[in-house]
Amino acid sequence: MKKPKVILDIEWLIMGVLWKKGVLSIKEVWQQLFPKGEKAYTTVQTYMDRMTEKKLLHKEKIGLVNFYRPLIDEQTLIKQATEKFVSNTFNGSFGSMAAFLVDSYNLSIEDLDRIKKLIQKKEVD
Amino acid sequence: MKKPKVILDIEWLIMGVLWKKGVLSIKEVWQQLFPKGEKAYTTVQTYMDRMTEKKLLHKEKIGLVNFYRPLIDEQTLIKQATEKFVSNTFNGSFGSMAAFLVDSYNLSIEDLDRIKKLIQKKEVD
DNA sequence: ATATTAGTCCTACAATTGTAGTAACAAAAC
DNA sequence: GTTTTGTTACTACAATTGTAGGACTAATAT
Repeated sequence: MKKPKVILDIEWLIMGVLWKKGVLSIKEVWQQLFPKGEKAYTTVQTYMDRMTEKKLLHKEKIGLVNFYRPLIDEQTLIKQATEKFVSNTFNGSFGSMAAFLVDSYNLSIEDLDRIKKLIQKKEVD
Repeated sequence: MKKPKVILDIEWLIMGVLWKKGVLSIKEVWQQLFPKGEKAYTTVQTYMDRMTEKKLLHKEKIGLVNFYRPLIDEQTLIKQATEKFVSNTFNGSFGSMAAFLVDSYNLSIEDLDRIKKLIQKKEVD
């Protein structure tokens, strides 16, 4: 893998709907993300084409319409991005970031519980 | 507060040394970050001046040398950045991100312990 | 005084990002 | 078969980012 791709804000949004829905045309993505026309159709088009060049998406023409699907799965991309972010902000310490999150935000009981269980599982080693 | 500043990679590095050391000249920052000359002195200079315009740093001339200090503290900036990141990647769910971190990385016993304690404290509510 | 040194200030320029218009073309509607 | 409509393909262009050279200036060394 070459230089771990930087994902831009709008690219996250696009990946998001594609991960959810699978395979979509530009128009479908555009309507999902900007139903009020907050961005022009062609803006989304430009992003999706650039993402195709960057190998984030695969584009296939069916009839006369192009359909796009993600070439990277959500977990993988999020993991890469997390690593970069944590390296910038917490000197690469995932533990520090996890602690920061638990400490700084009011997580729900369910979240706290989920995390507690994960820790217990980890501690069995 | 206007639009929450986007912090670039090298800007994180610069903020990092300034948070550590307090007040430094360009040269000092440059030597800390790029002792092998990986980046030109003037590159660091450009960053630090742009950061001053963006109000990330304050610049003060003492004698004929400029000294820079952070205008934002580490916690605040990291919090902002975390919020944006989590919004992009985990639909804004801090709990999900915390769980992901605990689950996906091998945190040290100490880290796990620290987080467990924080959860316990939170649960007393 | 003069040449060398350090640091600042200013300018430059290519790559990437953000945003979108327009041309071209095929299908559908008339 | 000509007009309208939906899409793609191509082009454009300003702002930001990444990177740095060169001019200027004050201090320093000779």
